[in-house]
Amino acid sequence: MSRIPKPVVRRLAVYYRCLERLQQNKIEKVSSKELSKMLKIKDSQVRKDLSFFGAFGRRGVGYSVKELREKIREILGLNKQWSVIILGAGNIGKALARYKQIEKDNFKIVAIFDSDKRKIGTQVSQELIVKSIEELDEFVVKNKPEIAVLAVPAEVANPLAEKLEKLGIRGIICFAPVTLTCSIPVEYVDITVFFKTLVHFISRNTQ
Amino acid sequence: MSRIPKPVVRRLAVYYRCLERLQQNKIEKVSSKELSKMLKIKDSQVRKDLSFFGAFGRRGVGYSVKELREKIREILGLNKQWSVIILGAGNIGKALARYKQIEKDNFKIVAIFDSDKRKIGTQVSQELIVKSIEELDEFVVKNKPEIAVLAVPAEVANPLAEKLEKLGIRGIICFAPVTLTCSIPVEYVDITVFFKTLVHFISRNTQ
DNA sequence: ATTAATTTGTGAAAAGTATAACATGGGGTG
DNA sequence: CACCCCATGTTATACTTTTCACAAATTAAT
Repeated sequence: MSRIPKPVVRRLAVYYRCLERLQQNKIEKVSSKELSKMLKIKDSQVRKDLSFFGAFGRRGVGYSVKELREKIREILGLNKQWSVIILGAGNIGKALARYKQIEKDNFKIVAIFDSDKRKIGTQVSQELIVKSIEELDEFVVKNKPEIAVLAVPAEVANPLAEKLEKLGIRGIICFAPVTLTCSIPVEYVDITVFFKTLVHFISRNTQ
Repeated sequence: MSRIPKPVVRRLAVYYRCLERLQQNKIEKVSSKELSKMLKIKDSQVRKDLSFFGAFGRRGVGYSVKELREKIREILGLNKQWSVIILGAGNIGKALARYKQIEKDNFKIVAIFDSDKRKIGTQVSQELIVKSIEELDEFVVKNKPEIAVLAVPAEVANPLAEKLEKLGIRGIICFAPVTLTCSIPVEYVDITVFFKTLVHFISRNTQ
């Protein structure tokens, strides 16, 4: 299938979370108009986005919540379980290790690493104890996790990313404030950027 | 001045962090080409972005790191101190409260609130003790914080946002997996969306 | 002083996204 | 069944954003 624009994929993940909620509330049908209202976008956008992948609705009726959710689940690649390691047991690393929501979506956090001797061996959650970064190579080779979360200082992030790519990691979520040079997919989540962006728009009060 | 596209503002924040690092390394001059290489974008993009706000470089030479940094600082609105409250003392709320990087950029976290009685009164960082959500109204009216971070469950996020807007909060960073209906600027940081987006691109290995 | 090598700033072109518009299919009602 | 209403899927249009291309400015060298 052809390449899908990134904005579309992002919205797909948002549709998914919306459908999850509808399903919890036992709502069985939803129209593009209803979805668009919940998400403050245009209904034509919803339909266009979905049309990249096929025709999941019924004219005059709308979409089956259950069915659409399953379709998006499949499109996003959430049907298989994804194994995740976290690099860095600082504030963010630990928060993610404890964040229940991630595990609900079929992501399994299998290990957390740090280089700080005071942190190594400490318990982060019921299942996770901080491992030494020296164990990283062996762990990755043996357990083959697919995703790495970089929650380390900026200076060490890129060398680590390069190493992880070589070890076979397939994608990275990068919380460090740097641009990585590796060639696997990366999602950047620099929290300070969100603050700075917000402040700009507050200052001019437009969006 | 005219409206600035959001992608431009986001990149501005990224240039800023890059310039910070250059300045730390005592580098005084930088060209759009050098910046673009560090950030894996086009040099013309860098120049175009900056040209929204004026002409800060010298032809044949490049940009003064110090001067450009100061300009962007001003454009983003980082010259004044911004006062921030955090709603929700769960994993993410606490991690943010402890996250040093935010304070470095002139953001001051002044309070953290939760509704859970077991959390109220607990110490989150050296300066922050979890306050009861019941104190929120009075606190906001009295201290006039500008920014609120929503790190609360999805169900309560929107009512809270509406209330915060009424109380005079000017911008929101929303970690909750919902779209808010308030009309002040909001930056959404749904971490699960980043995971899902990443997985899509891993699955097709394109970006 | 002229030439060559840089690098900016910007208007024009290209690429990428979002919105609108509408034909088509489906369901309900009398 | 004939009619009307509804909501999708899709083509066409409008808009946004990125990239290109080049004139103008600066420096260094001959």
